[in-house]
Amino acid sequence: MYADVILPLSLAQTYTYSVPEEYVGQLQEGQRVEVQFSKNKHYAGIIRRLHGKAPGFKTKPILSVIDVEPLLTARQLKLWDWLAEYYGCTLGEVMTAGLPSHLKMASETIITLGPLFSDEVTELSEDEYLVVEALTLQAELSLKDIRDILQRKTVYPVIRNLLDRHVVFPKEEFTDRYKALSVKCVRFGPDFQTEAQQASAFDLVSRSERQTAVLLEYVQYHRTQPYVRRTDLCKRTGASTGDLRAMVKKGIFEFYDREVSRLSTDGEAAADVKPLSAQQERALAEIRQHQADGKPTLLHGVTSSGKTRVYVELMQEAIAAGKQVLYLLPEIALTGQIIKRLQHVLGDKIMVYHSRLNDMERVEIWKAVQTGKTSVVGPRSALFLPFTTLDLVVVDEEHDPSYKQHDPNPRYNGRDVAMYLAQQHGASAILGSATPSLESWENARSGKYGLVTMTERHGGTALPEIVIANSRETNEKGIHHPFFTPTLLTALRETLERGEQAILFQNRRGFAPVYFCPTCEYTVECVNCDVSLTYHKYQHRLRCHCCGYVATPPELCPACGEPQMKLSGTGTEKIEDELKIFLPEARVARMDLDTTRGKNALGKLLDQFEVGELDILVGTQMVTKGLDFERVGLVGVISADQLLRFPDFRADERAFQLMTQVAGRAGRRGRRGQVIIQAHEGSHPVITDVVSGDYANFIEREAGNRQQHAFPPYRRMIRLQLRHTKRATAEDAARLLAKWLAHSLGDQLEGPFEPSVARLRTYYLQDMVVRFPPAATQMKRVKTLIQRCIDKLAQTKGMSGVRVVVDVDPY
DNA sequence: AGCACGCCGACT
DNA sequence: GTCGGCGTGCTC
Repeated sequence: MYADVILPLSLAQTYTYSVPEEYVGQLQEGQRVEVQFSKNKHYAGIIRRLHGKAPGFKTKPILSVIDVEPLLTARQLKLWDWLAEYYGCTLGEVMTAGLPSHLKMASETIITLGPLFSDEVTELSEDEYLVVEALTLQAELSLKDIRDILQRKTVYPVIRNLLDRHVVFPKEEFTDRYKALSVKCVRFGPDFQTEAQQASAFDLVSRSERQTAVLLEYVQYHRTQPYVRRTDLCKRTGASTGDLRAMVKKGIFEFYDREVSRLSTDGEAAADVKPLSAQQERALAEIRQHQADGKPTLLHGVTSSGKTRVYVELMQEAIAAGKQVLYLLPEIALTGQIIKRLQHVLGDKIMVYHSRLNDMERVEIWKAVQTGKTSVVGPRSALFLPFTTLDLVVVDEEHDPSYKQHDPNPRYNGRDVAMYLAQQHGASAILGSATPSLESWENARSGKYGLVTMTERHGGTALPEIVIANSRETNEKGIHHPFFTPTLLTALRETLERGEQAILFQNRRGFAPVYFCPTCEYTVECVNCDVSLTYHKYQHRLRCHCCGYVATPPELCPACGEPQMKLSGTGTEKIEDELKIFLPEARVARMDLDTTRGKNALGKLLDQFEVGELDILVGTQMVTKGLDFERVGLVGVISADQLLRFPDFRADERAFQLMTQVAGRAGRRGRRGQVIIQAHEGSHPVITDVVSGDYANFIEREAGNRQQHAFPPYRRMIRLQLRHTKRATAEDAARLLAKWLAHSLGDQLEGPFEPSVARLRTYYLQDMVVRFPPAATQMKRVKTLIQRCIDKLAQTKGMSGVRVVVDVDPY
């Protein structure tokens, strides 16, 4: 017997291990096994396939079986296969993304001092002595520790020498780090199971007042609680653990450990929900029709139309039928508001899969999902959970670009994977948005998806009044402010006077994105990336928004020595700063990556805003997502031009979505809100559509543009990015790869070209893009070709160090 | 990915 | 001469 095993590494294939006698018959696909891979490494691998075909090389044996039952379902393995195939990555990379790290496990090579060592007899070199000395202090060292101690990269010769002479020994640490949280509970002992026996227990404790009280309390408490915790019992009676122990000695009680969840929902019960509006009833009926036809539904509902209420209805039904639901949200929209709402109506039937959960909590959700006990609300990573009875998948804010994973492989789009997952389970799918992506809209138009529209806002609230303010506008003294028009300032003042709140949207964090010398035009750039550093005033630091590099702003120009360094451009921090000058009495807060980094910083900020401790919230795109506040009377877009100037074929779509979404934050209940969009180019068609709230017009035009210029969804797109630390090598490799690809692809290949950020984290980049008609056969053909050419490049002399990143359906 | 081996230039 | 850099190949 042999097992093909997936390892949590970026390796193209599975690896074949032999199954030892004692495990034959108890192994299953999807189980985790401990295997050795290369010299000293042990990994928890996943059995992908069991077979009897002996490979043409010698195999290592499986060392141990980690799971009694498979960790992964057959469906999950199939999903993994599909992900690896579709997004052009390895199964190992899917595994790395798909398993909570506690279920992954890898050994670190650890060195310990041998028992027979004595430094009087053994002669040591200087390096060896350093290692041994460290071991007498610390008992265990990893290879990395030793590298630090010797301040050298290659320490292996030293270690091997020590190993050979039995001075040190390798210690392989390999334990399942997951420990269920358990609590000590109390129950009657085996001799006190019948009522008569329990009655006699009172005689046994009659001499102790306290023990009698404990027994009485236990009997009472046990009527309402299935389990009685030892600490609870002690607390309620004032008894100590010692008192209880005495009773255990008498055989009346026994202690036992019960596994409990770390994700306490306090057994919260579901609450009633508001009745459906006529519009919601109609939407629901239409969705059901599409479900019956076996189609996913695109639910296009304007902001505040009550889409969530519709989801809740469907979710409740599925859950009542004993099925599971997956509700996907963009990570950032996973705020307390939506979670509270879902947990309020669905009670403990739904769990939140957060990026901020710790590993133990993740494993608990994993287990609860696997047993079909719970539904899940979460970001794209929740797609990897082991659903068994999935009946409904909701993708809320389906247009959101953050559904696409950008950096490590697999570069998957959560929305699209959700559609695959739903199909796989025979579950129905709903994609919801106030501004559907062109992709989904096109699917609805072609009849692949059903379309359901909700045009009325909840409670009859009118859509906000949207006003364009020309950025060149001047105040009565003829003074022009670079980023506050008089219109916006006046509206802000009026809003505050009415006791309402305002949200300002500026899609750039920090204070100013450029720090330069006006004399010689030198700009301070990142040492790792090809971008200017952004000045952050609060910390008085320059930061790179690509790699996180931090520098102190030079007083004098590093190039010409002039002491007149200047700032240019506008970020959220600068908006916040300037507001304090114009509206000194306003309470202003900033919401961006910098202010929401802490564990609960975002929640605190939103709470403050909600209770009215803040007047104005300045933020990046964060403020456009899922904020529902009663008192927001005004929303301001600082610069629409900046959104529209973005060099990407989706720039218009993105700008329309952001502006429409942020506008939807204004005027929630009763009162009509106001939105001010500042722009140089106020007559831009996208802005016109935002003002009139005309999604249909916008999307028709966008569809025309994309079709005309052969962009997705009318063409498929695969982006290839080459990375190397030497510019020339990156360029050579790109030229070579492009030559091979163009041979078959002709003008379907564009590039190579330098991306706008030509160097990132010390790597020089070269991009190329393949665009081709959206037929499945084409996709297959192109991917095979790309893979062949990448393999060929890897085998070319001097090119093996070039990394090629494949991004299917870039977003 | 992570590691060892081998080839090459820069120092004791 | 050796140390340590980097490029290359391999891991069942």
